[in-house]
Amino acid sequence: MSGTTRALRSDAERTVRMILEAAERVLSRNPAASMEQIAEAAGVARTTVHRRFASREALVEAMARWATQNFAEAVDAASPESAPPLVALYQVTANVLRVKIDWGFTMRVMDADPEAGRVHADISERCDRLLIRARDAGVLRADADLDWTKRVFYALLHEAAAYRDEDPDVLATRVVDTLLRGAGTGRGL
Amino acid sequence: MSGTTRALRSDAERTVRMILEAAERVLSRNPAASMEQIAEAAGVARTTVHRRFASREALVEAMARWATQNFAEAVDAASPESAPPLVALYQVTANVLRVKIDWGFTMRVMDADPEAGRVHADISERCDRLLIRARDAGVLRADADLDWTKRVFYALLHEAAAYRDEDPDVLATRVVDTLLRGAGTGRGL
DNA sequence: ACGACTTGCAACACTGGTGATGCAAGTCTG
DNA sequence: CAGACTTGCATCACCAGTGTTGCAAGTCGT
Repeated sequence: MSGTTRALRSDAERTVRMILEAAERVLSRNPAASMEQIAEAAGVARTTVHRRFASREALVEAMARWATQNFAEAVDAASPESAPPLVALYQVTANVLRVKIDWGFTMRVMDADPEAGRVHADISERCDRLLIRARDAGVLRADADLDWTKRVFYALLHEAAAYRDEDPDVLATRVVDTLLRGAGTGRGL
Repeated sequence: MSGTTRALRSDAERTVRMILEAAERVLSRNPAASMEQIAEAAGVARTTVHRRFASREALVEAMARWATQNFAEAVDAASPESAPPLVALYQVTANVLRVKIDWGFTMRVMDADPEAGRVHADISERCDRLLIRARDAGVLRADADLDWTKRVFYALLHEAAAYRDEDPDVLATRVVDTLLRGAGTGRGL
């Protein structure tokens, strides 16, 4: 592989990343946006997008794989199977938020891609195990419905991601706090 | 208004309702579904749909208004400004869930219609006031971020609506319980 | 049976988005 | 500078979905 090739390839890869990021930006506002709009947002011609991605489907697939990788790395980095449940919960939340803030649209439609869907399902199972550990450690109530709890956890992550400009660590604190303590005082229930 | 006219009009209105319900069913699974698919699900020809609704936009608008009315009635019936906060919270939850389970798609895209958007904004404000009353009554913590709390409340409603087959009252209990107490034990936080 | 009305069907024109291609101009490396 | 490569632009064929219309067949009340 010659130096020339490497340089050009790096240019091409930069363009690809620009397109992927533009697609995320545009599609998160309007999931039905045209390739034209995506190309415009990326600062390239529509033909260029088609040269990089054979079809709209291929583009979304590429987005899914890219986001999936970041997602998986975010989870891995939190050591969810070995760290103390509460710590892991917090770390997973903060790390995933960092990804989700930038890849919200993609992460919503990821499951369509079989490869990404598989990883997603895998992560879902790791989340299950983390919640079980949390329950066994007395962090979650013994009678907590873990399916529901997971749903709530996902939903809170989703809502927190709307606060794009806040510090992910602050958001993570709020998410975990809400998940575990709710917003009530405990009186009168 | 003759008897004939009334009978025919009632037939027509039944068809309209069939179409609206079919549209909700189809679009909730696939927001990009074609008029053809909607017509098929309603058991009518595509032309019939177009005779009732001049355009796709008009159809969605009609859905929005219909769902909005149900939504507003669901909130009203809970007396959110007069009932004790905790009771109102529970009633609002149960009533809204009943509507949201059947009109999930429509309620997600309602804001597009100006009329429906206005009602939606209005209900949002009533929710704000209810949360303030709840906080003043000691149901919510004094330091609760009400904007965040409202978001969480909405998100929990959304998640609960996924359990289409459960009893709305049971779901409401779960939602309010999660909103106020969370899923944790309170230990170690 | 008549009249008012609705429906399904077939056909049509139109639009917007998709994907492909050839070509001239540009950039970067060696 | 020469060569490899990429980009923008103009253009094309194509397709799916939309919205319209005319007509024959059907229903329902009187």
